[in-house]
Amino acid sequence: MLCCASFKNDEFISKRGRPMAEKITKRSEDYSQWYIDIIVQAQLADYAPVKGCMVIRPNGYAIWEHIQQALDKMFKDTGHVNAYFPLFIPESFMNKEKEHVEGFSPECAVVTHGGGKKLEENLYIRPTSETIIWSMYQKWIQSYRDLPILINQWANVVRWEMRTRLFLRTTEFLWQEGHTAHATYDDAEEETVRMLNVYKTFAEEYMALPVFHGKKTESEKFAGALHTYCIEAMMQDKKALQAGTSHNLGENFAKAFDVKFQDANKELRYVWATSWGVSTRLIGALIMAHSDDNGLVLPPKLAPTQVVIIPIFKDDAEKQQTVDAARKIKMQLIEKNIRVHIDDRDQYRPGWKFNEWELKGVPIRMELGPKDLAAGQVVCARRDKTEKTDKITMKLEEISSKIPLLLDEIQKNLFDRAKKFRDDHTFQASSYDELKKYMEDDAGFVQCFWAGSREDETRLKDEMKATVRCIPFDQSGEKGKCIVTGKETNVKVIIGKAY
RNA sequence: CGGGGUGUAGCGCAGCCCGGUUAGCGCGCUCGGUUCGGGACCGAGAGGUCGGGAGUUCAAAUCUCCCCACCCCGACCA
Repeated sequence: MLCCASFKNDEFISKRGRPMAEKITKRSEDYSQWYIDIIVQAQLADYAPVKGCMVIRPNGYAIWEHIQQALDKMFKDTGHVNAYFPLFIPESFMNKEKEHVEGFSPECAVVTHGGGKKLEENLYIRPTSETIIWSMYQKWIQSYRDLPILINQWANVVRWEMRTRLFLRTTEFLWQEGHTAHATYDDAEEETVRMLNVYKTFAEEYMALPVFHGKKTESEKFAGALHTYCIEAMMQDKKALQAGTSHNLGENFAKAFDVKFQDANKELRYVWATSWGVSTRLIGALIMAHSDDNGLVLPPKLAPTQVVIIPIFKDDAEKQQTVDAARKIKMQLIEKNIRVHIDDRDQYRPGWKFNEWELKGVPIRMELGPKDLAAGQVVCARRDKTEKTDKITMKLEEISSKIPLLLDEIQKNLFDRAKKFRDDHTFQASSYDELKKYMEDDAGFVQCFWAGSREDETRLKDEMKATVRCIPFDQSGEKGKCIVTGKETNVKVIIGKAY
C-alpha cells in the first residue's frame, strides 16, 4: 500500500522487467506519501497498534538520542538541571489555571480506573507538566534565595489529536520541557529569550535548519502564557513548521498554585515562570527539510552513523583484505570522534548496500575494493550530492584529515541549501490581494506589515488557510501599512501555511 | 466529525463484475550452488482463519446486509 502507486509506473521497473524491492514515492508527485515512505523504509518508525501512536524504531530513536545529547549539554551549559515529574496529574490541578484548562481539556486522556476500582479523583495523563510542577514549586519556594529554579525534564506526553502524522503530530510523543521559576519578570523574560536562542542555535548548527525566531501572535500563543516565542522553519513543500517554543508564563501559574516568595525587602511576591520545549517533531523537520527521492538525508552532526564503509569483495581472501583495511580506517576515524560502521555482510552485494545506506541517510559512504587497496585509496560518496561525478577519491593517508572536513562541508552545504530554498520562497507583499495570491499558489512565506487583531488572523485562516507564523525579532524598523487593516505600523510578520 | 481509499502469506498486489479443481504472482524468508565496483542469477522449499459476523446457494475470496480496523485529505493542535 505504501508504494503500490510506484510499481505501476514504468520508471520504477528495472531493466529486467521486474519491480525494484523498495521505492520511495517521488517528492514532486505526492509530498506526504514521500514523507511516509522515507520514515517507513528507512525504518525510523512504524505504526503502532494504537491509533495515532507510533513506534520509534532504533534508526529513528538514535537520531533522537543525538538530539537529546546536544540539547542536554546546551541546557546544562546554561545552568539547568534535569528532574522527573509524574505522568499522572490530578484532575483538580488541571482546572486551576483558566486559560490552561481551556486550551488543553479537549485533548487530554483521562484515567478513571486503577486497580480495578473507580478512582476518587480522575488522573489526567500529562499533556504538559506546568500544573504538576508548579504544585511542587509551591512546596520548594519560600525565599528569593530559592530562586531561580531551572529544571528540565525529558518525558513523554499525550495529546488526543484529531489527526496525526508520523513524528509531526502523534498522540503520544517525546519531548523535553523546561520549567523555570524566577524572582522578577525581567529574569523570566531573559530566560525565555535565552532558551529560544538555544533552540535557534541548535536548529541551525546541528539540524542545519535555518529558522526565523520571533514572537507568536495572541491567537497562536500557548494557553496560559503572557507571550510565546518560537522558531519557525520552512519545509520542502514550502509549509512552515514550528520547531520549538518558549513561553513567558508570567505570574499565572504562581497565582494558580499560590507560589510566593519573600524578597530581600521582606515582601511576599508571586514567582515568575517560563516553560520551553522541543519534541520528536524535530525528526520530522529533519526529514522534510533535507531528504530527497533517494531517501533520508541527515546532517552529519545528528547522523547516528556518519561514515559507512563498504568493503567490496568476491571471495574470502578479498573479504579479509578489504575488511581489515576498513577496520584500520575505522580506528583512525574513531580517534577523530567520528561514528563509523563497516557493512561487511556478505548476503548483500555492494550495489544493494549503496542504495540501502543512501536510503538511511548516512552522510558519507566509503567504497573500498581490491582495486582501491592496490591504489592505496578509497572512493567516497557524499549523501548531499548523489551524482556519480560527485564521488571523491581519497588517499588512505589523507582519510583522517579529510573526512572531518568533508563532514563539516556536508553539514554546511545542507544548511546553505535549506537557507537558499527558504529565501527563494520568501516574498514581500504590500497588499491583501498580493498576499492571497502567494498563499493560493502555495508559494511559501510572505513578509508584510501587520497591525491586525485576533479577528484579522481568523480572516487569514478562513480565506487563505494561512497564519501569522511569527513576529520576527529581526525588524528593520521601517514603516508601512498593515496588510489587512491598512493601519500604519513598523511591525513586519511572516505569514505562511503551517503544519 | 465530513470526503476518499484499503483490508487475500512478512511486504506489495492479482483473482471478485460473470460463484465452481488444490486461492495465484512479485519481493522477502529458508536450504544448496554460481555470483559480487550502483538494488545478481539458477534450483529446491516453508509460509493463508481471503478483516469479522450473519445471510443467499448443492457450492462464497467472489453475491447481499451489518460491523470493525487502518491509511490519506479537510476542520483542532507542538
